[in-house]
Amino acid sequence: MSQRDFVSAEEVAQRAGVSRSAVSRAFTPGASVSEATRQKVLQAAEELGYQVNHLARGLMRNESGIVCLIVSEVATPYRSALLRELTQQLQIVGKVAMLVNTDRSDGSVDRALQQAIRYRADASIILSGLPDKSITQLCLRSGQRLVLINRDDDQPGPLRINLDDHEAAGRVVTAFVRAGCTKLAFANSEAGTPSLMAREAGFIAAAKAHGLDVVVERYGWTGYEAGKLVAQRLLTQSERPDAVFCATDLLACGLMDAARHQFSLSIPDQLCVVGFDDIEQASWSSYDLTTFAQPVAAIARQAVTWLGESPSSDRLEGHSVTLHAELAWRGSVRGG
Amino acid sequence: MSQRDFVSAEEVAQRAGVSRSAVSRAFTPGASVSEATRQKVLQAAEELGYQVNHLARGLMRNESGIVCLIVSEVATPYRSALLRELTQQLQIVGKVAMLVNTDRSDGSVDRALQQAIRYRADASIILSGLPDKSITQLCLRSGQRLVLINRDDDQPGPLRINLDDHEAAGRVVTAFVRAGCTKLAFANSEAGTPSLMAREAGFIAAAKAHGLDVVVERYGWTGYEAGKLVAQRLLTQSERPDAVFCATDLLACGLMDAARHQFSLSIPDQLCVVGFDDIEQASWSSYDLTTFAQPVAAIARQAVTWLGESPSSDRLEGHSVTLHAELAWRGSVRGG
DNA sequence: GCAGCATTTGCACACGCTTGCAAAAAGCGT
DNA sequence: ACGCTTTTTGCAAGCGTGTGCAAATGCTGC
Repeated sequence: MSQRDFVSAEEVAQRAGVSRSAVSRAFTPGASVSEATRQKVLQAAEELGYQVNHLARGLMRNESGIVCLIVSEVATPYRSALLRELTQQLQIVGKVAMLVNTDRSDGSVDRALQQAIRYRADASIILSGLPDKSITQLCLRSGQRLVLINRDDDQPGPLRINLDDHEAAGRVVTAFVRAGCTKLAFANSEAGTPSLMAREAGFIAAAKAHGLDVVVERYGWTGYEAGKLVAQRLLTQSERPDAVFCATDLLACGLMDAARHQFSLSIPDQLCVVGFDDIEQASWSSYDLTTFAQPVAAIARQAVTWLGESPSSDRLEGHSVTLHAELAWRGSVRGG
Repeated sequence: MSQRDFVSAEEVAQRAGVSRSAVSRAFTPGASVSEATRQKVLQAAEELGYQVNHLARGLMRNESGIVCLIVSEVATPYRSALLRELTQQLQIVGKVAMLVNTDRSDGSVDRALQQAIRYRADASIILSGLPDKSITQLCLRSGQRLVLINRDDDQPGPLRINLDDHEAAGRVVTAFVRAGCTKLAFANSEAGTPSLMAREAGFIAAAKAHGLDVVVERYGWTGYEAGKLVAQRLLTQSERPDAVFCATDLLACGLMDAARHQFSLSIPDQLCVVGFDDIEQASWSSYDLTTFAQPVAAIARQAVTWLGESPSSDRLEGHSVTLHAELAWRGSVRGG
């Protein structure tokens, strides 16, 4: 294998004329070192290009500084935005992100968590998929923190961060009603994740409260193409909907494009559309989509600060946080 | 601190009734263990939920299995797509990605590389920014491999993966000329990275070869908003361009939206547009943008296979790979 | 100068793993 | 049964670091 040769604390100690422990202490905030030797060490380290070996440090301290991010569909706008916030927040508190892509087969979330354990990650943050309960238990038993984002699992132990999907979906109905819409539809994928289903259920429930029915169409994976296909199905029905709530902005973009370019419908005059996530493209003037903003920064902050807190408090019970999704009014619904 | 308690090889050995070394060997492919004890160990490990400590393993083997990805603007479509491919490819060869976000201040690329060294990453892949030469030297001296993607640096040592930007830009001119365009423009940002500048230079050079002038406009950061603003500047000129090559798809999207919605221009009838990157949105029917496809999968494969090769071959000279950007013909240019 | 105290320093062990080496066990041909 | 070779096994050293403990050093006030 490659002949790797990083400089060690030993060499620094030798050059600075001190003991190896002095070097260690010089790099440990709050350790007992005189300013004089600290400077000698730091200079020697600088000259040699010494960097503390975090593998060894993690081994000793029993704290690696690694946080594992488990995520599929990394290249999706919402996911990548969340990724950006998480990595940034983590770095601020001195941790580093290990990214595990679970796009391949399923059950790979479990293997991802195993990977996290192998590297003795201080915590794992799961953005997609759901781990097997046994693996979750193993993580907690090993003292690894766990954060579930937007996966409404009821296992105790992990921190669960969710949005008020159900309630938010209700607010869409009133918006549609105020715009004078009567034939409501919901566009979803077949993924069936809890958050998607909560939006669907909330929408239907609120519609019923207004005495309105809603046509539901689900197709494939939650992306642009699926949105186009759902549009085909919805807009060719005998009673064409005049308002559709899409479970996701990507679905909404696909649906809007199909509505305009294939069915020559004008938005919002003939069709009102609302999405969810507030991805960057939602604000592009071709879409100008009214949508719910995922508070990605707040989500990331919640997750990271929880990691910093003392774990003793609610180790057994776990913690659940519900954040508010604010409706970003744009031009895809009449009468904002 | 948290009382972490992972199960160790010692406990597994005890339960399986073998020595520590047997456990170690059971988890080392190709090590000398009898099938019988191997099974005993594996079962005990399974029951206890044992996972090899990769920090300790990395310390011994002098090979962490970590590859550091250094990247800014993670949430950008092109970057996130590259990220997806890289993580996937890395996982296939049994490595794991450590993601360092350099969005904050500059010079942070250097700090990111220091982080990579601290964790004894086997390699670092730089997707954005450029490291200081001294840090690069330190990495190489320490035996850490380095890959630069689309940053045309001439330092020896690292693997440099680039596209044929200059030549590709030339092909745009012929496409525009064939479409009957005569008033060419180039839309760029002020980022000034080598790949962006190569596209600009290639475009101008090829235009000159055809006896055509080109108006260049640069503004801000390479994104959608910049595209809109560049459009304002370009389309209000006395001699309005009839064809514009955008250094990036995001710029192109912004420019197209402005052209259509603010200037009521029809694309491609009154204005031809070509972009670069082939982000997902380029194929959305609202844009249907003719653009150059970044061969993200090929780039990732190149990087990862190079990491697997023996380092002895060209340690000093480094290696440079130029990949081909294929033009994806769509509807934003007349007469594909 | 010296006792008394606070601060700094070095030694040595521990963390969990891999691996060379020699001893033990197993296979094999006669 | 024996000697021989091949495989398997345990011991112990080592990877680079943090840290408790005791020794050493530096101060302060007489």
